[in-house]
Amino acid sequence: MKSITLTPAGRRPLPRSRRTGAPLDVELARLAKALGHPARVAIVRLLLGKKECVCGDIVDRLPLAQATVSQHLKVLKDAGWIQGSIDGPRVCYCARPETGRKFLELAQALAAREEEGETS
Amino acid sequence: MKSITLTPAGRRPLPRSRRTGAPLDVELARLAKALGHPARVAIVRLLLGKKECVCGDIVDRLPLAQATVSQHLKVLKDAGWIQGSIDGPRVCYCARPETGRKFLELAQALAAREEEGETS
DNA sequence: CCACTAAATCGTATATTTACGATTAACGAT
DNA sequence: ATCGTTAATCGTAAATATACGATTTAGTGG
Repeated sequence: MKSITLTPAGRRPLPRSRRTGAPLDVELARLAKALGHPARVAIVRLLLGKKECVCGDIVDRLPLAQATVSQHLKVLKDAGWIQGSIDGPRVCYCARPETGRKFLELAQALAAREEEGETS
Repeated sequence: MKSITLTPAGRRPLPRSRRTGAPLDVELARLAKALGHPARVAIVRLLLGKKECVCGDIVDRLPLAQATVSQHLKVLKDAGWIQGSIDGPRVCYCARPETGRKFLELAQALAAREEEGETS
């Protein structure tokens, strides 16, 4: 049997549909990436614990400049971790529980592979 | 212009130890960041489902060059998600279940923090 | 109107990530 | 020792991420 031996750039068939990346992998990666910074974890935790929080209070609790915190808030908002609503001159942020739930779901589904064929 | 060096409204004491970042936040962020790429999620899932896997098989299943996959494997290894052992001319990778467990723990602790400020 | 505050955005500098081809190192077999 | 295979590493280019000061936008109150 000849070794087609993958030419430098030539790949093999590529089994199933890992070609585009499984949607669930992409989704979990997206949420994980957004959470992948200590400041953002702190923000999410803060919001989950308080139900709501004015932006300024978040800034006060982080050792970061206002612009930087705002940037982190944007990342979390874009990923669906939090949402903000205008409240007079301020912005009131709160966590989106369904995102936390989905994140946990996906993470558990990932870890559940570990049990495959071992315990029922 | 303002001459006082205090930040706009004058920072408050900075609550507990958000100064350096709570250790658990840093840990969760570290694990999440390492998982924050679809290819790496795919790798972890693959390994959790197979118990072990030769590096080449992983490369074959991803639409990425060998060097790139190797880089992703390094990220996961450095973060403790996986480990590799030399097996002749190949390297056999497997997932570290305790890391998956810790990740879930931290994520659940985050989501469950409906009350209270902090533990540690 | 003007001043003040709150938060987003701009501009920018630096650092990290991601991807790849090329090379190297390590191993088994010839 | 040489060959072929496997996987890490090197070197590099492009894209993102991180952080900050400065500015802009928006709302409140005088």
